[in-house]
Amino acid sequence: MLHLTISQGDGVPIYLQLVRQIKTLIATGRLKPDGELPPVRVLAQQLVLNPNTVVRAYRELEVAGLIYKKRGAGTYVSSEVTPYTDAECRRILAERADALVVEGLNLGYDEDKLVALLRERHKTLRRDAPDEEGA
Amino acid sequence: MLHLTISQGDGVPIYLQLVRQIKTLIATGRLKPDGELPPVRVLAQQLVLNPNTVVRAYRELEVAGLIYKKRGAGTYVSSEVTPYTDAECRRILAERADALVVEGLNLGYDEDKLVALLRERHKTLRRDAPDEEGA
Amino acid sequence: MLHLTISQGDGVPIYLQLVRQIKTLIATGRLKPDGELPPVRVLAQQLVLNPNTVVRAYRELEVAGLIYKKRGAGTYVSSEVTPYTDAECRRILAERADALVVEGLNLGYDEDKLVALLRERHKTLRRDAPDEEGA
Amino acid sequence: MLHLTISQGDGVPIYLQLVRQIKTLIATGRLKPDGELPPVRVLAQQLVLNPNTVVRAYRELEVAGLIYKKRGAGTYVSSEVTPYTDAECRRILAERADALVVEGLNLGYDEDKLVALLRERHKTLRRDAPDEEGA
DNA sequence: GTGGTCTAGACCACA
DNA sequence: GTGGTCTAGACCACG
Repeated sequence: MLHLTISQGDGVPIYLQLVRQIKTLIATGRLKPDGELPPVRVLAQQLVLNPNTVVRAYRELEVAGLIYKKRGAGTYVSSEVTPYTDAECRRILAERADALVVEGLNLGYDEDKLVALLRERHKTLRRDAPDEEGA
Repeated sequence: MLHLTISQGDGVPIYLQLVRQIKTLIATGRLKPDGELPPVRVLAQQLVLNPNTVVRAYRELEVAGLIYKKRGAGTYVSSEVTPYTDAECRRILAERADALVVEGLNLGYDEDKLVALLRERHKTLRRDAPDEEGA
Repeated sequence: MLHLTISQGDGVPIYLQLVRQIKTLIATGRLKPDGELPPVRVLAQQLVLNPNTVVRAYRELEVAGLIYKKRGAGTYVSSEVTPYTDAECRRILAERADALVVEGLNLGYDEDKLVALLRERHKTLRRDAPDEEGA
Repeated sequence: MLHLTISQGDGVPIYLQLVRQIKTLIATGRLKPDGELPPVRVLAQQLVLNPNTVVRAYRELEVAGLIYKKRGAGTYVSSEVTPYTDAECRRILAERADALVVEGLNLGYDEDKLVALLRERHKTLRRDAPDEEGA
């Protein structure tokens, strides 16, 4: 039973809310490699969503290499890290890093303060994870 | 002359990019209370946008109480705007940092690799940043 | 089928006429909580307006908390709208009455002439009013 | 010294605010026939307005026949009631009456309640006037 | 199907 | 000069 919360009226597309939350669950190890995700219909019913919305979220996650489908069986968390090349990974992360840096500059955070913040958030997110056995 | 950057194809509506950037400029004091904003047409031309897009951004900011308009005169920064507190700055940046960490974990970047990337992007962005000579 | 009337050339922006009339319909209960409003395109066609004009009216009503939108589904009346109190109704109408009295005094109409005019207009408007058979 | 209040940011054009308030002052007798109005520049300075705005308000009032100018002397309240024909007066007032009736219908006021309200507002506005000598 | 965004460009109201 | 409104019509995102 996944703990997912969606908010209908906040502008962020529902499928994106799903994608982000599942990404976080995977990143922090709360969803284990080869663990099973709920069937589309079950999740849709549980969250009172249009099944197509869940389908779309799962598809995005599959494209990103984070989950995979076994025909007739179900949907599972990938055990491989990522299907992206090193360069692609770098580009994706550089974009997010840039967002952080720009906002930081505007709010008066210099490089060292940003790094400190990043390290702290990293530890916090990892600490929330249940175990480290998969690493 | 405002330093605003808009990216055309990234999903975030242009008017929202404007709203957020101007919000930040006001919150950080780079736009002073009762300071004048560029006329709609000027900003539109400068950013190669349709004036209506700027109009919409300005209207949202006005509704939010951040700016006000004097009929026939121009657009100005409200004087009673509460700038961000330290805690608010932190919360905003922590959100962005989390996005970076989660994505990094899923793509196989550990803490040190993320920090290295962040430092590098910081330096790159600083170098590209426009000088403040115009002020 | 909503009964909305817009007048093209009277100085009041069309989107504002829409906002006011829909506000009134909601405040008086003619539009029920969680009731569905006509789709933008439908209302635009019905009133011979540009869809964007309707979009703007709906957006203002949404900002005001009177209606909400479900993505991809439609537009609905908020359920927590506080209808007008008797005092509010009275205040609104007193304002309009004052406008009539002031103009009347300046144009040489005494109280009885104004009342006669009001009664006559009332009868005329009631006769022109559409029946409520569609409900 | 006229008691006029203008609000810069409420959407109603400043010149219109002036027109309405002066109309009311005349209708209720607080400005007497042949009484003098402040010179444009004085009123503009007093209210911190662009003189052109005051000029426009005075022009509208002059067109409506409520004030007249003596060249080189000043601006005065008309002693004649109105330059409009009976039909014109009727049309103007019918419009205002319609606004009242329509709003009233929407708010649940029937004909008699509207008439009662109108009579009451009439008395209230006249009572606020200083004297009845001009009648 | 729904609403959301954007552009292009006209015309108006205000100070 | 300023901002405000409206139209026409394209294209996108969402469910």
